[in-house]
Amino acid sequence: MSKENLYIIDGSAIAYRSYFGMIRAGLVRSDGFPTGACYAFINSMMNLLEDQKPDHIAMVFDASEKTFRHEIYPEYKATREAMPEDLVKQLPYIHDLTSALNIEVLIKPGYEADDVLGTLARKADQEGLEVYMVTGDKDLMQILDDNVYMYKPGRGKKKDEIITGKELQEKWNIKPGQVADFLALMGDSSDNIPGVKGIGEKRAAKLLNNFESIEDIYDNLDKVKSKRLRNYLKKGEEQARFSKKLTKIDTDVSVKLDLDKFNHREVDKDKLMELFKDLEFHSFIQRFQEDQEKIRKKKNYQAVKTEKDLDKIIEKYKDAELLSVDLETTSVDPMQAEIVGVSLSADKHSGTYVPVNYSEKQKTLFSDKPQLETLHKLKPILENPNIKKCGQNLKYDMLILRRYGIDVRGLHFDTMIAAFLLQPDNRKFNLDRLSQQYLYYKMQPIEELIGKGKNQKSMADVPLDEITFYACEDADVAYQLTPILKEKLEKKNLDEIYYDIEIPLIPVLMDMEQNGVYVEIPYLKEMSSEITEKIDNISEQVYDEAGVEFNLNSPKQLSEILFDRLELPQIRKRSTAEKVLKKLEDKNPIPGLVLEYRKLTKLKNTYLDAFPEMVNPETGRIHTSFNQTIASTGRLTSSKPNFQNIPIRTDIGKRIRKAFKPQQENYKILSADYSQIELRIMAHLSQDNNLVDAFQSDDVDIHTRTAALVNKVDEDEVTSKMRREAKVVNYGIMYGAGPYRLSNELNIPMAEARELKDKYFSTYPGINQYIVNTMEEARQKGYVETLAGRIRYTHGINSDNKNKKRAAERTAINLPIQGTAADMIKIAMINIDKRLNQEDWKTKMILQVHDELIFEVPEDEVDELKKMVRKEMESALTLDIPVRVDIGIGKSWYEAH
DNA sequence: TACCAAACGTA
DNA sequence: GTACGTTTGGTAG
Repeated sequence: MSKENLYIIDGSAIAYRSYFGMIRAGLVRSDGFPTGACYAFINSMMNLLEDQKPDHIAMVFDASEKTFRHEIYPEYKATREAMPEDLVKQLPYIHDLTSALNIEVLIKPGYEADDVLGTLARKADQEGLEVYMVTGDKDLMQILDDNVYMYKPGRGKKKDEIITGKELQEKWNIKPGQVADFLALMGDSSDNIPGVKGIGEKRAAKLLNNFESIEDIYDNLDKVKSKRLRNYLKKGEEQARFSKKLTKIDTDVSVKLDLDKFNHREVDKDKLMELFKDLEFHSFIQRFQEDQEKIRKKKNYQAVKTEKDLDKIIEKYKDAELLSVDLETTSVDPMQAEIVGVSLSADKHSGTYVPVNYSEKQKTLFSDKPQLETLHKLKPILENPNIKKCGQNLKYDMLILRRYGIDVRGLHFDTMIAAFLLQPDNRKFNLDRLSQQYLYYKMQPIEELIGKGKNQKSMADVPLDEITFYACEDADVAYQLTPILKEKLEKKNLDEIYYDIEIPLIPVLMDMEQNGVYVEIPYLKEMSSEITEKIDNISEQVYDEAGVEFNLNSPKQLSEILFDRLELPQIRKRSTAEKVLKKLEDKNPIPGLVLEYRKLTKLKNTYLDAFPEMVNPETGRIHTSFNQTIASTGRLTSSKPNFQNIPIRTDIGKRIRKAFKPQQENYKILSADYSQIELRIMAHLSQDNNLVDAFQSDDVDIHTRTAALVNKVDEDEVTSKMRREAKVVNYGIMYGAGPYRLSNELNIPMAEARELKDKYFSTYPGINQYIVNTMEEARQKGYVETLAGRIRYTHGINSDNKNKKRAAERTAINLPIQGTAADMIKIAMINIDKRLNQEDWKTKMILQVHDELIFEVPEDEVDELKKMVRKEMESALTLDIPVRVDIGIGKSWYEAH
């Protein structure tokens, strides 16, 4: 029978290792609490338990008090930096995790973990056990023996490593018994052990090849051949002998080798799960979660196969309180997608799939029945407002259903939006991710159904039994997520903004997406050929100048031409950014031409040539998507295409905006935009007297007023330069800009920029106070919030990394401003859309661009619309200062803006 | 095929 | 300085 083993872990060393190994990953819990050390710690411990299957195991931690080494040498470890704050915080968890693993913990006051570990190792060795010292600390190599090994857990991709006396022999040709002497001779800066001056690693090793120990060396000093070395040793004799007292591990600590206690038992799963949930270690939770297969078998997902089935499920769901709805379709574009089937769930682990549309080979059941009729049997349920609806990204499903003539009522809970409000900085809120995060369940990947890449098949081609499980799972998971997310929203006081703003906004965005935007395509095509000519012209000129043809779109090839061939000065590495090229403009014609080329190709590719492809053949209009869960500040974003970055500054940009017009005769475009909304919100939030005062009177130009106050002149004495500076500072401050940025932007020296900022703050002292207060709030609470209660976590505001810290500060300052503006326009949109629908307007709201709303309005509604929109926008949120809206009307977006 | 960085468009 | 999306080239897999 092979020997029983004992693993003794230096818990302190592993904790340190874990912390520093994960520091770059910056792992934090959703409330910002650092969890990296815990993560790496539990990971290596679970790996150790699983891979090594120890018979006995124990963990030793350093005692917090001073040790005997400090008694004899107060400077011991004095140079060592204090344990990082973020690690200290995690230690209680590390202890809890260890105890949940059922690993016995030992702490011996007055001793270091090394001493306890060494003592135990010796004792266990004598008992005939195979001993593994789990640590990375080289001091412990002095304990190595025939049956005593060192076990170094790997970090990252590095494998675990087992070190024996042989490795020591190979590396330094010294024996384990000489390690203390070795370390004492060479000294150790991290422990502040002096060592002998003049002797480092190499000489120490060499000496110990010839002598047994430090004592032996000094007994036979004359046998040291080198005179210099002898001198060093003579001078350092006291330090050497003293150092050894520090490096020598005390193996006589009074600690009992209690193998019964060290006997490794099963881990405490319940306790571990609790900790994992607390720490948000979702992947670990899954390791311990019930077998996924078992969960799958528990599920009751049924497909409706006959008309009788269909009637039965309608009966079943008609009294449901909460119904989860999900569509399977043929496209991700809600304005094009065809419905393949509908899945419903009103019960955990159960679901029903109603097939609506089969491809030819799938035709089995309702083949004799018109598809629409099948679908419309569900209409009374879906349109019943008393059956609350939940689901994932319902805007998509509801839009498609509406195209099929079904107007879903009772919209109650969207899991994607809930998850976004809880963690607005997360990038993705896929259902499978939410399932992993909140249910600890891994869903069936869609690739298993339709494959991926270019061989991906359509949903309509998936056999019924396969699609049933997948489809029902979507509905089921959303159903299960609903109460969990709901409770979290309430806990964080996010339920108000959720139910009063985000959920009511869904039908508004549906309306806008369905409305779409009319864009005059022939006009754009004409422009495109005109621009193409210009682009070709420019390319020719560049090739002539360069003497060679190359890909103008490639910054890499361009930099070769500019910096290698033409040897132009490299202002910033080999960058070809706009700023760099501007500076090179007077040295060579190419930079200027390239800038022109880039502008034109960008406009051509992004707008002129892209839009014609995006016109919906049925409506003749372009239907963008408004995304509710992307921007952490709560702004909407627009994509496919992005209608929020249509050019306006350049001439060509302006011409592009002229293509945005009403589709019908006798209609106009109306644009309503908030006037300086973010500055007004900053004035409200900061309550700065001067800024509030400036906004109280209607006829004040805020930048002129600022310039006058900052420069202490009358408003009519403000020069255009002064106003321009004031505008840049007004906006810059809201984004947390420093003097560096201001000096860059305004092309003034740093000193001047600094002075300008100081003067600004003395003009508006309340703003400085707002910034200080907001940063303090962020530090204290770990998050900042908008007027409507939207929150954003401010991880990193306590970071040791200065850049990270500053960045977190800037986002903290900006969120209440940008986010409140976003809240405000969302509220306005909800109220406007409601009135447009309830009061039977012909007007359509078609776009939102952060502080601007665009409408397509019949001429006879223009005057009324102006009043209505102004009123709803100005009164959406009440500030202590007036909110102003500018309205323009025209035959295109360009004229209206 | 998937993803990143650079560049450039907006509020 | 904040917040985004799209296009392109280039690279890693």
